[in-house]
Amino acid sequence: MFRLIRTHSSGARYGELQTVHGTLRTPFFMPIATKGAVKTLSAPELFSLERDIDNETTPIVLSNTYHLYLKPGLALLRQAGGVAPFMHWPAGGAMLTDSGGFQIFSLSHLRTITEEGVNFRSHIDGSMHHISPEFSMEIQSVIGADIWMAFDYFPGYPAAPEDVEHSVQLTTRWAKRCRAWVDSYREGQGATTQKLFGIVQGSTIAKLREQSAKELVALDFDGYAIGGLAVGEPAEEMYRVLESTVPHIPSDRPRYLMGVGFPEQILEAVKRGVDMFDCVLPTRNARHGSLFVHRIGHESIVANDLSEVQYERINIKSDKYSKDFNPIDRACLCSTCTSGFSRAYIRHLFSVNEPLAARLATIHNLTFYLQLMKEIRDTITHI
RNA sequence: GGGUCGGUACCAAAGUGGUCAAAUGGAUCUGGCUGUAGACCAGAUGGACUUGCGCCUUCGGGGGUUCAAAUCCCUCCCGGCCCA
Repeated sequence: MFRLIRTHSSGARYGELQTVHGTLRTPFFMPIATKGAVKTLSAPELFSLERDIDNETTPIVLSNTYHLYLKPGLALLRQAGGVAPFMHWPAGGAMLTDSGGFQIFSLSHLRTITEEGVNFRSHIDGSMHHISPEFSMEIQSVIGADIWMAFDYFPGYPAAPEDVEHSVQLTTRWAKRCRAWVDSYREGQGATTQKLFGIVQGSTIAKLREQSAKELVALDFDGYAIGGLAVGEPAEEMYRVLESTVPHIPSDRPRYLMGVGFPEQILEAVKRGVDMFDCVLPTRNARHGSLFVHRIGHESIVANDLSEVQYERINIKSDKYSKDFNPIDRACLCSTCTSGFSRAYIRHLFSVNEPLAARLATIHNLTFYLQLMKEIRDTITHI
């Protein structure tokens, strides 16, 4: 159940999404734990990191169907009772699973697509695996997340119009099959706890986005994702797509922009009515030494009228920080920054390849993103 | 003192007459990372600029041979090892 509480003059929405694990305040950002861990962090650590930033919202993390299916596999996941208990994700935290649709794109050289589903050659050992929409649902049921994503397909960017059209049609047909599988699953379960989201495709073609959205809305999903973006198109193009897609999604359902993005992109999407985000950027960039910091002289990341985000990125591996004994970000409240770890020390850890470097950086970047979302929520609700 | 092996760019180390500003590692620097095959990838690392299959300066120092030398010869300096 999603309750839209308030809409800001900028177009940004504040809402509350109920799951059995608690209430998620939107807009929110989901850190990515593809294989059952946010790289370098344990689930309890991640949970308290999220809690520390905003204890009024339920922490949520994203994990992945394709990757967890390959390892540790369904038998073990069943034995563990799902990934959440397996990874020690606290009972008070929520989870969303991506369907494996993105791997059709990112592992495109290892798969073939048919109407029935996708044949993958495992990137781990080369073995063959078939994932259909139904099987993706089954895997997600075993993983046991609160929010499941329909199995979708999208071409890269740029894409030929006929390919985009095909992806929209196939995604709709697959969405119907996902929906049907989940409906019968729910009948067998009695109580319905998990939510199923459909994923709108259509690349940058407004008419196809509209068609995709309408076809999915007709299937009545619990929420709607906008997929196939942030795959190489200019940011302005992405914003245009949002403008041509969001109006076709019912306002009483959460809207999820998949895989986005940089802070300014998140803000622009929020102002266009998006409620949920996930992205690899804060965690991956942290591992690569690229850190998000407040702009000097600014205590908040988001301008108080939601007009812009104020931040910089620093490459902590740079020589210019070798003697910088300041914290990464003076205005940051993360444990890395408040514990007094200096830029010079973190740079040193990177240069000698100590795993602690990635860990401290991940804690910082994730905090930055979560703080960004909290500021956005606070701004919407306080005005 | 004798013998022997060696001294190449930030470090290590190839190269032993032309296709060498010099392979390959390491190190360093600069970029890029958007529903995570990536603690990864790409580029740069003698100098200047009009950024060129071009120019200048380099392969311990000096001097030769040659059309041409990091590569051959002479000599000096320095280091490792062995013998006295």
